[in-house]
Amino acid sequence: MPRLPRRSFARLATEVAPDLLGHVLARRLEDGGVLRARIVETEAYEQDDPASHAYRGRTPRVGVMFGPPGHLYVYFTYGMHHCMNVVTGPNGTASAVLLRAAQPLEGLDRMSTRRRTDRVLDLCRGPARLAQAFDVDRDLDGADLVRGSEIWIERDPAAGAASIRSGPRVGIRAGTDRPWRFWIEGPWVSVSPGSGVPSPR
DNA sequence: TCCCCGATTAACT
DNA sequence: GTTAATCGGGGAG
Repeated sequence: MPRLPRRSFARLATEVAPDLLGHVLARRLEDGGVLRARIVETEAYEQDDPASHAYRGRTPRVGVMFGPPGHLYVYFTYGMHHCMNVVTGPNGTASAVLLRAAQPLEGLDRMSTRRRTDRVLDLCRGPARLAQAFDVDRDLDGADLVRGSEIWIERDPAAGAASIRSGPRVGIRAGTDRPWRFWIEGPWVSVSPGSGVPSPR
């Protein structure tokens, strides 16, 4: 399966986020093993977005967000979790798409080991769970999804067939008025899978 | 330097 | 429904 090209990411995060749904996140482990999972939930974080890590300008942590599109932005939070984003928009702007959930397709045994659970539903349901299942930490901050060999996104011709829902983003304080969470309804998405309405904090 | 808190999760009651 | 875990980022002083 061919990868998504650079131009797929060189657009507004609000456009890239829904378009990533249905495509396949792939990971090559150091020992040669491969992981694959279908992206089913994303969130867009734009340049002038009070919910974005880059809202207050360029800092060492968010440097990758200001770089060229198609790279991975990984952040560490709550003292224990990593989450991964796809950098979007032209070089010099800071926008990205948070990968929040995916349907495991290949390498489930490896994911289970990292996640310390055999429950397939819990392998990639949530941004930190997805990152842990895919062995993604800050070592992969800045990884090139288009030309790199560690992690990439494969195009699935069937993507786009499913109906896409949208609603408020999860776990943010500011910018809650922007319906920039996108998902494909099903058991693989985080937060209230049935209603699609994130519970308030 | 100090201090608060987070794009979360798991394990409680 | 509630809360502990756990620590780096970054604004305030």
